[in-house]
Amino acid sequence: MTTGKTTTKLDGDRMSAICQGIRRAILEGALFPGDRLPEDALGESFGVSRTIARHALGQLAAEGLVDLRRNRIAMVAAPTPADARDIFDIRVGLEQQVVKHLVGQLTATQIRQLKDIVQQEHDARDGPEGASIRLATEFHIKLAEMTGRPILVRYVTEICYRAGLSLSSLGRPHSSECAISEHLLLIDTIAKGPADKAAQMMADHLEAVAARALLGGEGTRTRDLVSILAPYT
Amino acid sequence: MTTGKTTTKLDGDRMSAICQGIRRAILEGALFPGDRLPEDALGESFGVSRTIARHALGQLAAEGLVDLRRNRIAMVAAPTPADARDIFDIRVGLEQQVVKHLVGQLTATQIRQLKDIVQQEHDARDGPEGASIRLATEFHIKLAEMTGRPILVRYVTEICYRAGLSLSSLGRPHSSECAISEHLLLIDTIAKGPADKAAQMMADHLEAVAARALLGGEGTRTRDLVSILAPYT
DNA sequence: AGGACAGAAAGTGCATGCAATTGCGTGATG
DNA sequence: CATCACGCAATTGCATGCACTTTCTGTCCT
Repeated sequence: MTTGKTTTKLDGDRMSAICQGIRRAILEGALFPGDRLPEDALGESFGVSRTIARHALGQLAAEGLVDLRRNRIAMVAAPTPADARDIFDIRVGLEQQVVKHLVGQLTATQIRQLKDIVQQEHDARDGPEGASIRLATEFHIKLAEMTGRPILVRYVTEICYRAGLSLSSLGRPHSSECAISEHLLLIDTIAKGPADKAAQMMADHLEAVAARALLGGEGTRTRDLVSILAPYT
Repeated sequence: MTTGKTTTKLDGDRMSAICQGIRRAILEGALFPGDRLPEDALGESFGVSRTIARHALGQLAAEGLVDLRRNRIAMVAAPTPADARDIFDIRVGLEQQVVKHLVGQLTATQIRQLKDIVQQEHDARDGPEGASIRLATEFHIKLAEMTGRPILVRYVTEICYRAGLSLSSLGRPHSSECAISEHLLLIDTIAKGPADKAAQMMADHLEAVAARALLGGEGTRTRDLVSILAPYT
């Protein structure tokens, strides 16, 4: 190993670790569309060789989070407004399926888990913006996981990350307040409410999230890859 | 290059070539769930090194077509009935979105293109089974492409391949007759019909495809990887 | 000052080599 | 005859090296 650090953290899987790190960095807005992701810098950050970093970039490209062009440095993808529209439409469709599976099926324990996440969202209200976004996303993914359908979970997860990237690319920072009350209402309606109403509510919620965010507004951020990624390694 | 053969076909991209080859082989039923895909055999088949084959396997695993476990030989994925159910539900949702975008928007040229594919399906009726499946899939993908929404296209394409794998894994060979007339009807309804009817028709069509196929029935096939893959290199 | 260009630096594309792991055949054993 | 242990062949995991491409930079010419 070239890095001096003993990175032998008994790696369950080094590659998915680096993928997950970059995914989170993107979701939380630490990595910004257009940011460069050179293979060896990545490898160094995560204590692996370029081979692994390269492989990870391939996966992320397949998920649409990274732009990969031959002989060029990988970059964080920059979704166009059309892409964002597309992504949110698909997301609505997928998450409505989640709702459909879940209506009237939530156990007390599950409701508690969901409300826990919303509580965390509430607590993180004034913290760093990234945490809010991550928790909001976590809520939706948790919901998907409760269907017990692994393939649906995979697609919802992926589209959530893409949606997050679209927002950080095209949108304003984040408005978490509304999302929180909407999430609570959503839990209730999925638990009791009629299926139609729950599905519609999910659609409205997602549309609202998309709409709330589409008003430009740039933020300056650290632009140094290694310090950006440090918290995610 | 280690292989004697001059595989220098001015590779646009060697990796996506090998992915596409395996995808098609799986879709057409040449590769069967559980079939082994050793990296060097693959590399040899496509005239590339193990590195590329490995990378390709990673992509296919992300798409759910290949099962990849640490230190184990890659295998064609073997979806469970639950997976299949999941996949078809998701597929219905996605393709209904396709229909929604397309209703009343098809140009004469597009209708012609679609009918051409159906014609080919008709012609391939008595040919090899794989061709029928491939054409039926091509119909659905073409439909998705006509929305001009690349992300939707990507998801539809992926889910179509997964659906194909599920069928070849769990289903009977294929019953193309019905699909052909249903495809024609679908074109008409998308072109003129009310949106609701078209969406419902798409749902029914996909349900029918799924239902028709769920009756077991094993076929014996060639089990030699290199000869299986030869047509796809 | 501004732009074109050459060479250096940085980065990717890919094959290969070696260590580690798996699994399979073989033979010993109850 | 079935079962288990063990060792070798097959295969993966991963880093490294080299060729080629892009990008940066400093220089020279206008």
